Order: sequence, then C-alpha cells, then structure tokens
Amino acid sequence: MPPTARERVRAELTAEITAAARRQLAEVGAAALSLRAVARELGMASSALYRYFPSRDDLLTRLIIDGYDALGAAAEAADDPAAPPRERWLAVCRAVRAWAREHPHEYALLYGSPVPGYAAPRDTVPAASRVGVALGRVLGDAARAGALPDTDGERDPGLVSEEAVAVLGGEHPALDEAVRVRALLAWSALYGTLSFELFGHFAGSVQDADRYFDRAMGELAGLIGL
Amino acid sequence: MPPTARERVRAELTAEITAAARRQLAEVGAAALSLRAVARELGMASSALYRYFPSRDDLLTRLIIDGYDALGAAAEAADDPAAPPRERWLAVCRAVRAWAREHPHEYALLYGSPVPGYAAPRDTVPAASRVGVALGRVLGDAARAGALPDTDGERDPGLVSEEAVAVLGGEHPALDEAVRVRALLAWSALYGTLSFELFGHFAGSVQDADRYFDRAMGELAGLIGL
DNA sequence: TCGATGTGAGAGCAGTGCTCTCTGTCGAGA
DNA sequence: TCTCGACAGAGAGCACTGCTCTCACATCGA
Repeated sequence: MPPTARERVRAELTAEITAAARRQLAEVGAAALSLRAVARELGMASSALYRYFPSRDDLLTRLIIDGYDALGAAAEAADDPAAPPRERWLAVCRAVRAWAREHPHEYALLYGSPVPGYAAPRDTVPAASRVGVALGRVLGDAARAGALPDTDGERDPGLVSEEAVAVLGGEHPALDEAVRVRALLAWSALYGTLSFELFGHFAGSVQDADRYFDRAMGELAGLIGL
Repeated sequence: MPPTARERVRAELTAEITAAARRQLAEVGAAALSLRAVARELGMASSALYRYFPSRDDLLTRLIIDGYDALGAAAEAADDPAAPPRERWLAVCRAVRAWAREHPHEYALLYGSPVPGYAAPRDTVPAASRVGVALGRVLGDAARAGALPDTDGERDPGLVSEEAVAVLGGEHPALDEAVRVRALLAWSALYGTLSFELFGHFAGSVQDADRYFDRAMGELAGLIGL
C-alpha cells in the first residue's frame, strides 16, 4: 500500500532533520553537534526531535552511514573499469581525497577518533566497506587480466581473513597472501595520508599537497604491483 | 633562588591535576573529559582549577604535549643505534604501536580527529616531532652507513620542505626526493595502520594483528630501501 | 605589622542530552 | 458520522557541562 500522509510527512521531516544535522556537522564538527541547535534551526522544540531519533547517538549513526555511502558512491563513480589498473587505483584514491577535503568533518567522524561511549552498530558495516570493495574490484580485475606481476608465491596464511579475501579481489592465483597484505597496507596508508593532511600532521613537511598525494598513491600502486 | 613554599605546592597541585586528568582521559576519552569531574576527584571546587589552567583546552594542551613526549620517549628508548637499519625501523614502529595500544585514548587525542574549535598551539610541535625525528635518525644513519640502495636519483624538488629534510636524515646524496617521499609515506602509513587497528576499521579483515603489523612495517621498510 | 598577592569556595549563567507530562491533531474503524 | 487511540509537538524539569564573578581567607615580603 502507498505511504499514508502521516508517513510521508514523517519521512520528510526526518530528512530535514538529518540535513540540518549534516549542515551543523560541517560547521562545528561531530563533538559539538547539538540536538538543541538542530531543533532551533528547524523551529521546533528539542524534545520533539526524540520522536524521530531516540538519541543523539542514533542521529550520529544516521550521519555516519550517510557519510560512508556518499564516500563510497564518490569512489565508485571515479572508477572507470576500462582504464588501466594503475589509473583506476589512482582515480579512486583521488576521489576519496576529494570527498574528504570537501567534507572534512564528516571524514573525521568516519575515520577519526571514535566517539567515546559510542559503538558503531552493525548497520554501518556495509556502507563502510564500499570504498574497500571498490579498491578490491580494481585489484581483482587486474589479477584476472594478468596485470599483476607474478610473485614468489609467498604464503603466510591466516593473516587476512576470508571476508577480506572476498573483498580484495576474490580468489585468484596471482593474489597471494603477500599481495593482499600489501593491498590492505595501501588501503590504510591512503587513510593515514588523508588523516595527516586533514588533521594537520604534515604541518610544514609537505609543500604541495596535491603533488605529494599523487606521488604517494603512485608509490602504493607500485608496492601492490599495479 | 629556590622555589618558595607557595611555588612548590602550586607545582605539586598542578601535577596532581594533570595526573587526575590523564586518569580520566584513559577512562572516558578526551571528548568526555570533564573539568568538574577532575575537581571532584581532587576534592576541590571546579572553579579552583581555573587558577591552574585558564581553560579546559589548556588542560588538553598539557595532556597532548605530555602524550607526544611519552610516545616520543618510548620510540627513542626502543631505538638501538647499533642494530641494523631495518631492525631499528621495526623496533621503533613496534614501540609506537605498543604505546598506542597501552594508551588508546591518548593516541586518539594525538592522532584522531582534532577537537573542534581547538587549534593545537605552537608548543606542541617539538614534542610532536619526536617520533618523526627518531625515524629520521634511522634513515640518516642508514644513508651515512651506505645501507640505502642507490636510487635513480629521481628529482622532484619542492615536494618535501626544508624542515622535513632536516628531520628525515639531513642532507645526503643517498637521500633524494624519492626516498624522502617514501619515508614520509611510510610514516603516515604507520599511523594509518595504527588508527585502523585502534579505531576498529580492520574489523574482521586482519586475523592476527601482531603478525600483520610486523609484516606491514616490513613492507614499508622495504619500500624505503631499509 | 600591614598591604599585596595568591588561593579556594560558592553562586550563578548559558548551554547540553534526555525524560515526563500535557495538549492538540489526525485518521481508521464502528 | 462519530469516537477513540495513535501520534506529534511543546514545555518544564533534571542532572550535567565550561566558565565567570565575587567574597573570604591564607601567606609572604617590605
């Protein structure tokens, strides 16, 4: 059956709340996100918000999932399956960086310190893995196309879990443990680089952030074998 | 002249405050660190704390500097100048990880999302660079000992700043732009790996965190040429 | 000894997340 | 068509936060 009028207006208001919260998030950051301020912006009593989100943490969860989804969508959109693997890897990395620079507070919410007393619920996992899946697709396609150089078949099983294997390109002879570990390392290095840039840890070390990022991601591509 | 009795008791109480704050930090995290709770623990009025720290942010700054110093000291203590470069690199990385795992909240305070509305003052910079300096010493010693393989002398000046060059081993023919960029990348990759581990982003991907970390840091050492 | 300085306490302000109660409205079933 | 129950919003209130101000007291140097 179609949604009733009440359900429609409820969905609308829910969307308005998350939109206002996202706006506030971009302005003051997650830690300073205030339910009352959101209510003020919408011209309603703070207590009324609790009809839509049982707690501030639930509102944060909504924002986290939305953030992961937006970031994942940006990464997927930047991936051109027809391009050479190395270019695909660089394109996805650049897209992640572009999104992070456009939404620094959301990035911090996703990849910065966890909010104390708040544990991300299971619902966030699928959205959170989208970027990893996108990178894994590049890896898997490269392996299937024979674009990954043969390794010495190094074996060190038990380092990377089954789930990660599935994400990181699936089973393929060219994707041995060594390649997967490097891919995982490159993945976290991407976020290490971004965090350092956005959180100001490069301080004066890096002159031209754009060029440094491209060089760094190129090094990582080389490390994986792309 | 010797410190007066007043100065002595003042210094003592200041130390007690930071100790209580650090204890609270370890329990509830930076975002939930409450001045009033610290005061309660010390059995004094919250307003009295403001005689010692003009604001909560100043107390946080103190904790941040102390944290950087403790982390830096751990890194320096783990470095044995007589060991081979690769072992030195791994030892420092392991020490950083060990400290981070023992003080996750402090690590999050140092390398997680910046506290909104709070800009780290200049005073934190020297303490913050200690780990970088320790890693840079390993790199410089390796270069001077001829332990770094010759690169193709790739030149891409302007990527890494003068200050970073000074930290990353100083001037040496074996330390060209390529090596420095890789060192910087490895440095941020170390923190990317730690953040992923501590903030739970590896989720189910990594089975044995200890072994994975060693492998990953080994890959980074190889990337630099150690 | 006296005045300047440092110190702590208490009250109070504006803000927070959250709960509870009360009122009004809307819509589906009798 | 009427009624009753589910739902939505408002307001007051609780316990908490960082921070400021004033007031009383202790200490210490001239």
